[in-house]
Amino acid sequence: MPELAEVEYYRKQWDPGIGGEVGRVRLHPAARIFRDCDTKLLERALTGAVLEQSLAHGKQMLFGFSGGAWLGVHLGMTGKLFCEPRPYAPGKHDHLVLELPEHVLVFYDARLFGRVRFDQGPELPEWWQALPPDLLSDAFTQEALQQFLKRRARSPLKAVLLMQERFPGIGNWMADEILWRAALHPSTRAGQLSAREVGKLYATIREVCADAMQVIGTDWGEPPPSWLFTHRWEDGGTCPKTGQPLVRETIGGRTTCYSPARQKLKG
DNA sequence: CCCCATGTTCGACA
DNA sequence: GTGTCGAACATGGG
Repeated sequence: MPELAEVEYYRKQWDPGIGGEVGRVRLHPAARIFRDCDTKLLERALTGAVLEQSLAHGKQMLFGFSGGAWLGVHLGMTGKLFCEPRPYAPGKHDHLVLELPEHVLVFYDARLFGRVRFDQGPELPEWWQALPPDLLSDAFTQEALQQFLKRRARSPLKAVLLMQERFPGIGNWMADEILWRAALHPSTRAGQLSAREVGKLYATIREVCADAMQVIGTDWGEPPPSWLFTHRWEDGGTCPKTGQPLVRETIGGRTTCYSPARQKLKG
């Protein structure tokens, strides 16, 4: 479920716990989400620590605790974060539960594709510092986009947009939304774009990120019917721009929704 | 029972 | 070495 804006939404779900001291950590050490994590160390270090801040970057989140303890969270396909008043009885898929004086902070993940990391130190963890530039920042330039498309020249645009090393936060629905708004066929090879099309793609990436953050990232509002988003899973869905049928097919290994009347394949 | 799923990684192969 | 593609991961829902 979670892409850029959904991740930002989930990050804020733990906000009520900021300033609270962790009384107890409950976790399932064998759960796959802890595959890269020393759970003994995490438990020891977080018990008694105070949640101070949270950050989101693409699909990654980082929670900072007193004493230089950092909890990294990736939600995978089905992960979510939520906050409940105490007392709270953890459910089957609540794999990490932090008990604070007034709240419990929960990481739920049925499918276990999510991931927890734990680091200690005064600075932000190295892996966090090494994340690629945020798509809404000045550091993500049209030049960088151009270079990346060139390097992935033979891959379909759909597959390229899903590469987190350059497009942190973009997932399946955002990639489809971007290509639809930019009127580019998802199967177009990345190296085939004209300079004009690269410019259009760049502007559209930023536009969709900004729109998603505003509508979904704030309070998980319902996207308007003018977006592809609201039609992509409807059977017999119709393109809001052309009135023509939408289609779904597998492109770049993922189910892709697009509007053939609007998004034409060149040559 | 069958198919599908808003994600990432790993191994096979060109 | 580089780049692409499909399978695998684990579980639930339609």
